[in-house]
Amino acid sequence: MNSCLLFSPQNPPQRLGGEGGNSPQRLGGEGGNPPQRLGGEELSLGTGTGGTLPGDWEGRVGTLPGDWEGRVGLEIHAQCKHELMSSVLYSEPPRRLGGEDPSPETGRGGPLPGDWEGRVGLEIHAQISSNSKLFSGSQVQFSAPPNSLVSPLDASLPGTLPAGYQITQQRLPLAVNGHLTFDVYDESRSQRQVLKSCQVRIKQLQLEQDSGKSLHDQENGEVLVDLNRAGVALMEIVTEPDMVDGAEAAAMVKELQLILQSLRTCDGNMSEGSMRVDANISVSRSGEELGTRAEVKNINSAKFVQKAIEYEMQRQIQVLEGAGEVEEETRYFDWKAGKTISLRDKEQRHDYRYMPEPNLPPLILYTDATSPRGMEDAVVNIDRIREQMRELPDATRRRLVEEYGIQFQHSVALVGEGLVEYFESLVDVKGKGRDPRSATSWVLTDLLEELHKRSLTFQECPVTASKLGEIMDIVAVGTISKSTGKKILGLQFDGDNRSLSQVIDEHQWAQIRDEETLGRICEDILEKHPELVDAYRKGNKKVVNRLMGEVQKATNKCADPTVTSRLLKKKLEGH
RNA sequence: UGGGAGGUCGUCUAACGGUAGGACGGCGGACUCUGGAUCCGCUGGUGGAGGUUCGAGUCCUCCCCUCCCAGCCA
Repeated sequence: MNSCLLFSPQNPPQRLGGEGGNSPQRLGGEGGNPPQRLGGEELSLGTGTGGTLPGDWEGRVGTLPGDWEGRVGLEIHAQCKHELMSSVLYSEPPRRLGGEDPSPETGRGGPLPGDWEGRVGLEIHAQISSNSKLFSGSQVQFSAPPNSLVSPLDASLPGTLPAGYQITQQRLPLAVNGHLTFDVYDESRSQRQVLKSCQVRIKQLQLEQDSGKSLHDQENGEVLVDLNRAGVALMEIVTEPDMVDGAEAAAMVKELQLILQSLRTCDGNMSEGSMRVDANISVSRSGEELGTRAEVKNINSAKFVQKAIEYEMQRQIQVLEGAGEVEEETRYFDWKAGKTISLRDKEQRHDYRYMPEPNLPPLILYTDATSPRGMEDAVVNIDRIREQMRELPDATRRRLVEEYGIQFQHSVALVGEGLVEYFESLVDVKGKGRDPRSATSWVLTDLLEELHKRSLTFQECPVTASKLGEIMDIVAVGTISKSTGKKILGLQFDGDNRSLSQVIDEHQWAQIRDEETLGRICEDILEKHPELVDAYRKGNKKVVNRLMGEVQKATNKCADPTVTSRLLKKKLEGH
């Protein structure tokens, strides 16, 4: 059974550390006068989310502790790079303390040397978006309805759990025993081909309150904690150590990222800290029991997930090959160096996880059966949530292929770039229904081109799907050619809001499709370029393009290229 | 490792999205011929894989490589 979870706040969030949440607070200092380094602005990444409490978490993960069983039907499409060079790498002796550069041939991480096997489990923290369903993003207080309605309910259920499940955050995970299936892509070939399908078990999911972002000051070994975010709700997902290398872990993280984004649960921005990954890494000889694990923190991009894991595995192998022992310790990933560094080595023993008591209110979940009457709109009903839950990325990818017949790699790109909505509003038009393949071309190639030219993100795209749709329509019926359509798209990007017919009139861009007219123009061009005709008949078929260019030049680029091409070839071969 | 900029014959340099040209080098030949001169011919290239397009060096995606800045390492 799938379970979809929501949770409700009961109490307002509280600041951590008692002081204003804006300045980083130093931990573990000597108590003297802490040098205030790292200005607050640098730490204010999560501003605006200060007082938020958990909204909804809609992933299908698992279960309530007890009698719920979780089931996740997710597949992950992400990229990674598994080379077919295992033989090369295997033959390489393990060496080098900084094993971050395993092979000159590949220059990239790859299979572990010898008979070593790796194990990776992840702990992923994701900030729950402040604009989640039940709560406003206001700093300190909630929007009235959920708060005022949910609280009394909570109050009426002291320990008895008559109607729902009450979860006290600290002890019981919100959900357990889930799993996530994802595909790992062959990135080395840069084709979106599935290299392998993996499944990782999700041990548990629970809510925490964000303790604030801890920052490791790499210059003088201090740990600073940004309390700006204190009070932000955080979802923690802990996986079993089911992944074997960095590529798998990175693929898992990327898919989870997409899932959270698709569900509008978390923006998934790792560099800004709204999603953070810690990795538990160990290596062992094949067949032997799992080795001692080290926990690597401070990984702030999906790419670094892979790098950090690959480095750390190499490092542990070094240690073990040298008859040493891997210590169970916490390390952190130094992205500047591409290495993991022991906190001990940097004298950063203070536990920077400085995690005050979680302060989350109880969460009560209901099903249709248990939902209290009259309060349906005020409580969290997982059956309802399930109905409303957005489509997960993998389902979207497959649906796009099946529903529209587009290429798989294109559906992967649409999902990955967040262009699905745009694409579908382009295609699903009442009455017309535009060609999906053509739409992928427009969106994935032409739209992106115009955005790039202007250094715009998709969010800043000035041309709506309906505007682009209009262009597609007149191209489809042949009023203008596709290349003219692209020019008009460019004009619209630059702010030309005139009607299409107006633009076409002004530039004389109506496509010429009449065969007789085009035929005459072609004849004319052929006569003017006997050398090209000659070259063609001698076998240089590419001169058709040159002739086409001449025809286009003579027609204000309005000659229908398909017809023209056919006519040219016919005349060239006909003589 | 991050940020920025780049990647077309061996080298330099062109190509509105329309036959990848030119120059230098190299090779061959010619100039009644030993010349470090001149002329002619030949050679040879879009970093890789996919995609879009009637057509891609050019547009899209990913990968690779180089340079600069910072960093890391010493």
